[in-house]
Amino acid sequence: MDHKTRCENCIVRQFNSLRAMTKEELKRVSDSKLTKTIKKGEALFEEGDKLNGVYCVREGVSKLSKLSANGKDQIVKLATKGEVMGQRSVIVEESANLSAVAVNDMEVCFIPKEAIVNTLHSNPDFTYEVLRHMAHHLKEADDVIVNMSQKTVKQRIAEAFLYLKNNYGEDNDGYLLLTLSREDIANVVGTATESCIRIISEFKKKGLLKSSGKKLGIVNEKGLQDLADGF
Amino acid sequence: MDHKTRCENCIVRQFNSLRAMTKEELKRVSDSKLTKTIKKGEALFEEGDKLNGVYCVREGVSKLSKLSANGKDQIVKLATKGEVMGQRSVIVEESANLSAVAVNDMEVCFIPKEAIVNTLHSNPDFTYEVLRHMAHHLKEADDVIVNMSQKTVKQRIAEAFLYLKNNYGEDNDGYLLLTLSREDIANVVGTATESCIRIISEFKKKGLLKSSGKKLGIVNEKGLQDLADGF
DNA sequence: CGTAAAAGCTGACATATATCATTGTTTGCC
DNA sequence: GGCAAACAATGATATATGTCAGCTTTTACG
Repeated sequence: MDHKTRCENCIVRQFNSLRAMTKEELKRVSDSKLTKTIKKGEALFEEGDKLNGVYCVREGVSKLSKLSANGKDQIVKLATKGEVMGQRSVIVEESANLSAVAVNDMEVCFIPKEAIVNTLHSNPDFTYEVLRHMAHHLKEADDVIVNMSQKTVKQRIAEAFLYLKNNYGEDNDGYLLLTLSREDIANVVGTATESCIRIISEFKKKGLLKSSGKKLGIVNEKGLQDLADGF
Repeated sequence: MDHKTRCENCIVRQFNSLRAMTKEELKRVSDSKLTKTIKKGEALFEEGDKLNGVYCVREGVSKLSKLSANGKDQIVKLATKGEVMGQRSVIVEESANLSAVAVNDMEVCFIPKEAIVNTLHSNPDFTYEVLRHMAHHLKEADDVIVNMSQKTVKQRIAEAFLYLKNNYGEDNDGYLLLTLSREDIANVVGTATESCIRIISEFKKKGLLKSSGKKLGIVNEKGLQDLADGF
């Protein structure tokens, strides 16, 4: 077996709770895991699916979204290299509350739930580590709730671009490395696609953003930040 | 010492993660805990405070809220009998991201963080139980995000009343046992107080709600549910 | 009690955002 | 390379919600 595909040697592990596993536990995980390739637009799992394990992201980005009654998708979170998806559902033994769809081509490792659950019961360090991650996500979710209800669409879009820059970086020409469609951005901030497009156009006119083909880049970061903060 | 104030005998414990503690651990918690009385309107802790422990709610209800840039409070969650507040902050060793203010007179037990953290490191069952609770809250937060961005204020207010009925019940005359001010309701659903008042008036006119003094009651539950679901 | 403060209510108006319709532009693909 | 499908852009219009201002009712408290 290829060394690079062993969890023990996987750098991605450094970013998530798997780093708290012992050598033996990790070996067991690695033996039972399954590496998958997911094409852009394909789903890893859908809302309501019963998950038999978790997905550890090696490459690419996935959007975690939920369909609302009016038929629109709300993107709750983006999951990147190093993040583990489906943890929550496996822990509480419920079906998934979110759908996971690849934003670009992905490589993920599927880890059967037994390997996770067993370790949760036997290794407090691991459980604690998972708990810390979950606590962090909960705080982020609280912040999103406040932003959603108290900020304008314009502010939220400005924030979204700052988030994309801070978390995924930009290329040498100053364009964001992660390119989302206007529809996806709209679904992140919870607005209509047309409104999102209109505001992005406005930002370009104001010299806050620039575009080249599909790519978007931040021109005036301070300006965007001020706008997000309500000035 | 009064028997009723011992955690070992506290019924409230059944509802939270403390039930996964061993007899010895619970004894230690009980010896170090401090029972406090909080008057309606008083704060247990404020956003940004460094928490030296958690608060276990024995009686009353607390609102957990966050101040937004525009000066409005967003209520993220209500905590009731049996719930433990401040867990997240203690676990990740951060200052509180939310403020906790009593909605009515409360009785809470303050448990110093050492007792919690020690148990987290030594008792995987307890850690797992805390994790399960946290996972549950995370799911709820995801749902709130979707509701906030995809539902109208009217739908969210209808939902809020159904929530109050389902979680706090009603008296013999059909009035909700937990009475929130219009301002608090507005802060739960993330709207202006005036809009909230207007919609409640509308609901009364339509025969969905009734009021008597400060008390509010649900008259037509199905009607409210349909409205919340978008019909 | 009685008075001030807080909470509740209502109207008029401003504005942010959604919706619908149309057109232009890019992209993937046979 | 050309065509269909997806994506982006923009205008016109409708609507939900916020804001400001004034007024009434209830509550707290000296």
